[in-house]
Amino acid sequence: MRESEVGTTPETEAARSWAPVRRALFGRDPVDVAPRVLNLLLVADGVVGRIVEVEAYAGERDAASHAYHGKTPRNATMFGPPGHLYVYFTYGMHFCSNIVCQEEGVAGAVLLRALAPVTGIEVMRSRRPRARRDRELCAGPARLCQALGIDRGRDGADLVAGSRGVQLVSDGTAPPRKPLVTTRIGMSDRCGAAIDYPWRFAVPGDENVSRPAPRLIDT
DNA sequence: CCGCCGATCTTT
DNA sequence: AAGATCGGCGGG
Repeated sequence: MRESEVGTTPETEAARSWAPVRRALFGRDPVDVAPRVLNLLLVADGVVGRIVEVEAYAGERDAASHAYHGKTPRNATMFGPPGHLYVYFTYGMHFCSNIVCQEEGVAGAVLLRALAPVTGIEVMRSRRPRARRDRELCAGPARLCQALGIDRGRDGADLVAGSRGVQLVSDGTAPPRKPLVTTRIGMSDRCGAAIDYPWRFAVPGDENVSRPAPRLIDT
């Protein structure tokens, strides 16, 4: 499937049509947005994955967020309009991607932590030759960027309108009623109380979720 | 499956 | 100086 086919009528009932998402979905608190983007599809130049794990980062009120110390050249996209892609470079070799939330001027984002491969699996394999199993193709924030070919060049792209080959769409699958909820991955002491915020959300039982829960909330 | 370690370079 | 990570290696 290609991006140009977004919204076209499916030929079979199994292939449901893809609908754009409303920007209003993102124009609010990332903690509310995060569980609602589960099961949406991320398209990048025709390669497609279903979002199965995310984390919320609440900007200037969240010590774990890149925006905690205010706006900088690196995190500027997080302060921009909602529904755009914030891509950052880390550890000297990896890219990670987020959906920008909140109204323009207020920082907030949902980190994409894992996808279930849907379309273009051969392309994903060629981009990630180290992956032994398909479940390793998109299980991790940097891995999914590699598999979908997402790098700094897509920072700021509009995921709602679809720009620079990337778009978020829905195939009608609702988010899980009871998402898996845990604390976030990769927090250090520097984050203080934010270490314990239950802001990681995942589709229960999905094999592509990046790691087991460090700590389970609710269930 | 789990834990440890090194890679690699931008950002503050 | 540390980082919203990953892959390889060794052990259970």
